[in-house]
Amino acid sequence: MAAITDEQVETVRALVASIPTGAVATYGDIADAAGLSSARIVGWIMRTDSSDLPWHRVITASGKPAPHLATRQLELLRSEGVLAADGRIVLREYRHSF
DNA sequence: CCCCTGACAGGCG
DNA sequence: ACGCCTGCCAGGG
Repeated sequence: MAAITDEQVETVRALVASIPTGAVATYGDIADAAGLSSARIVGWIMRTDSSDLPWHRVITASGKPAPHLATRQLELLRSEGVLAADGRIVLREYRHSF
């Protein structure tokens, strides 16, 4: 295992931190930009590594955060100017390109 | 070492 | 549009 290096984790955190206010990115985008083969790894990093990262700017490809965080996410994003339509973020509008 | 779980994604019915 | 299944990688029991 350990197919993932600390550098990869650093990259992921850097990418998440680089997401400007008012923008969002999907797990898949980050995984791809970080050179990871699976978007799930990104989720794993976010879950384990509770850093000062703006994790709320990371959403799923469906535009809907995980159920347990959805409420919090939407609220935080809302305060940043990212509005959700029917509990779903409009990726086409806020998706950040790396 | 096997099995389950998990901040996911894409395909299929 | 929604739910289920499969592929993916890593960690914990």
